[in-house]
Amino acid sequence: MSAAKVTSKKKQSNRRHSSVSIRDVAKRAGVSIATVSRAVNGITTVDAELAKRVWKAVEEVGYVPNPQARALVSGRSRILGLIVSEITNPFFPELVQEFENLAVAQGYEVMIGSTNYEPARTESLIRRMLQRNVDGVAVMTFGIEEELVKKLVESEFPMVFVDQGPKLPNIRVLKVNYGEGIRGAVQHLAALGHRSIAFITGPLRLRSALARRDAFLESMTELGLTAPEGHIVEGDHTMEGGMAAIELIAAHDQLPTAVVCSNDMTAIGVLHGLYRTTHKVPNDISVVGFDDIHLAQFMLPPLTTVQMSCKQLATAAVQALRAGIEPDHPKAAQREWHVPTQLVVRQSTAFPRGSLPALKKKAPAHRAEAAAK
Amino acid sequence: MSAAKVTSKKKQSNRRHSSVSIRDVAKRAGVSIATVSRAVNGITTVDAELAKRVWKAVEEVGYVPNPQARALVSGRSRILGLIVSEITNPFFPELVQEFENLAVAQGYEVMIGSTNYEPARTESLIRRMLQRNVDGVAVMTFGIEEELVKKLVESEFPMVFVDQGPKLPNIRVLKVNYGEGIRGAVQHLAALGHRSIAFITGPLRLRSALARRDAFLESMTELGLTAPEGHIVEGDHTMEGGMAAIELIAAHDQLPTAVVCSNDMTAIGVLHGLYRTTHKVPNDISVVGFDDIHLAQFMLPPLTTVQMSCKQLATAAVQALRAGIEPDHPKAAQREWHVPTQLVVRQSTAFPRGSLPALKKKAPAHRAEAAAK
DNA sequence: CGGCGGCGGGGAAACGGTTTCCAGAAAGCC
DNA sequence: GGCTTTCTGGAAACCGTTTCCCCGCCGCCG
Repeated sequence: MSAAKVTSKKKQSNRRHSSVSIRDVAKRAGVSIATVSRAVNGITTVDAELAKRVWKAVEEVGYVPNPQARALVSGRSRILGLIVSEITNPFFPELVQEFENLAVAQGYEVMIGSTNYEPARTESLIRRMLQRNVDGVAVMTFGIEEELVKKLVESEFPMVFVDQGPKLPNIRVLKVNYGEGIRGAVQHLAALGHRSIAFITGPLRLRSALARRDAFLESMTELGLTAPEGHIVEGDHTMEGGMAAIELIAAHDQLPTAVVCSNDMTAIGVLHGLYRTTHKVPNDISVVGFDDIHLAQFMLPPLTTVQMSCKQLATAAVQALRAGIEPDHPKAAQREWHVPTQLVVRQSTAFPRGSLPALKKKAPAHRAEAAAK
Repeated sequence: MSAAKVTSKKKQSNRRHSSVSIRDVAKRAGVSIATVSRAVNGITTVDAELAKRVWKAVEEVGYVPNPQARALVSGRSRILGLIVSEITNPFFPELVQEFENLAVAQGYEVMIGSTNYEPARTESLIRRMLQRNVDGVAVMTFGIEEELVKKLVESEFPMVFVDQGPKLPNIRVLKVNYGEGIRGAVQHLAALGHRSIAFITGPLRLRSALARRDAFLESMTELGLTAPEGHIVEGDHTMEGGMAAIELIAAHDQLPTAVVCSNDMTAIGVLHGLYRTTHKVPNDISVVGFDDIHLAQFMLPPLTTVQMSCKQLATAAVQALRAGIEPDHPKAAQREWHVPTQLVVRQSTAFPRGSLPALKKKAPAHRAEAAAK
């Protein structure tokens, strides 16, 4: 205990924190480092007795393999890149969280970056990720930057895109089934009696925004409904955009009885815009969002929205990435990964104003039912 | 062009993407790799002429130093750990963004983790960060986990905490001046004529929540005001908590004319709670938040709040971390780093209901007795 | 009984791009 | 001319792991 400082001849290490290495385990277990490595990696040729001794020693000295050293020889860093478009949009932290949980559970680390829609940022992000030697990158920006990214990356590099991506051998695409959920939303509104339904898009340079709009239009057509010119308005997936868009729609000669939004932030903006102009939701006008962020259920009223499950999205992303990274992954050849969407009915949708007078007393029956639950 | 596949004797590299190395630069510039290294690192002993040639070659071949190789010899990874308590709380993505921008600008990478208030998660997070050899960690959870973290980390390891941290040589603490901003809020309300001001705290196991509450009580005392028992209610820094808390306060026999909240999410919950019970903000009751998250200015009405600047917080954190990491940092000895707070007045605060009848045109002075002291 | 094959374990190289030590050359100064 | 100073280049060191290759042992077969 009282051992004085030993003036060791060994060169002073510049490592910050002492880590126990495979050598310590080997010494403890009385075997070679090669055997420890084999035992730890589950190579079956190692004698069961020895393996047990190794594992015991691992426990005792608290050994954890050093990822960088492993990366050095394997050429794989076990780091996944995750690029989102805007970390301050509440949808993305939820996605990041799920992605990270899954990645960590599967032995990967995550390097996160937010493009903020700036090409320069995107570029530096990709560069940093390649420099840090990530094994693959998931580009969850929902629809832009493909070409930019393609230029920066060697063609064999494993990547995952959403909706659409460059046709390259090691690129996988998460196909989100927007139609499913959006059709559900439109049919839900139609079933309530709505005929005049508006749609607020996302920024139209985003592929996913186009896809959502098209899914809406298609669903309307299926039901024999049409949306007049002024009822399809471009937003930008922010609250401000939603507020501005609903003002634009309200300026149109005929106020729709329902509005479907390209994401929840837009819908929140719409809610606030309507509150401002003293329109009541859902009595005067119904509102539907998209994404189902956590915030949605705490809006007033709780937001009916199309759920695009972060968990499923993240699961697909991580799986697809691993399929591209690990040489003998069972789904290595699968290019497209499908992600469903699904309507979640809450209280921002109801019968259109002035309809079904027989059922109306003060509150629509629909609402009473929901409240009773 | 038509060169057939050459069966090279060179061993197949298992690296994923080819990177240009210092050797390529050396070849191009016609110098040794040692000279390139010196030139790139700005060692002044290298001849100006040679240095110019090296930089030219660097440009031409697109050389970027490999961080892992640098880490190998320097023992520093140039990765900073950032631990937050809840990435899905909008305050934290903003902080993360600022932190990351600063870190990247200063040549560091960031490894992010969210504890979700779970000790097990925190533990695994710290472990992963140490395993990946981060140079330092900023623990921005605002007040818990110090002891847990202390156990996991060697005592010389550079860390930054908020408000309070273990008294260890290489630990720095960001002292947030809650008093400043909260006093501003209370004085602002008092100046408007408020005498009955409630406070909704954060979870009281958080040090920062206690500090904010105490700052409130102190500011009240300074002005000769007191808050009755039922006007100090514990929240949990979520919207749900805020909603519940305002209901509790409303159940008290005397509704305050103003509420100050421990963070903005709580205030948003309060806003919605009051909306639900048809109280108007700010006419019936004033609301003040804390943090000044981006969302705050888009609330209805825009939220008066105490700004704790993410930028300043992040700047201090990165600086303090670097002070602990870099051997000859000018502020290496500074243990405490101060972060100011400041009131931002928007539209969720106004004169108390029923006051100043001379200035009001049509308002009938209902419940005017509340302000009488 | 001896040789050979198979199997398991240990020594040591390889992994990889950088920094840095050290030696040597050139040049300048006394 | 010799000594010192200055700058460059070759090569080692950095790190902990994986893996190659060889050796020894055991068992089986001839």
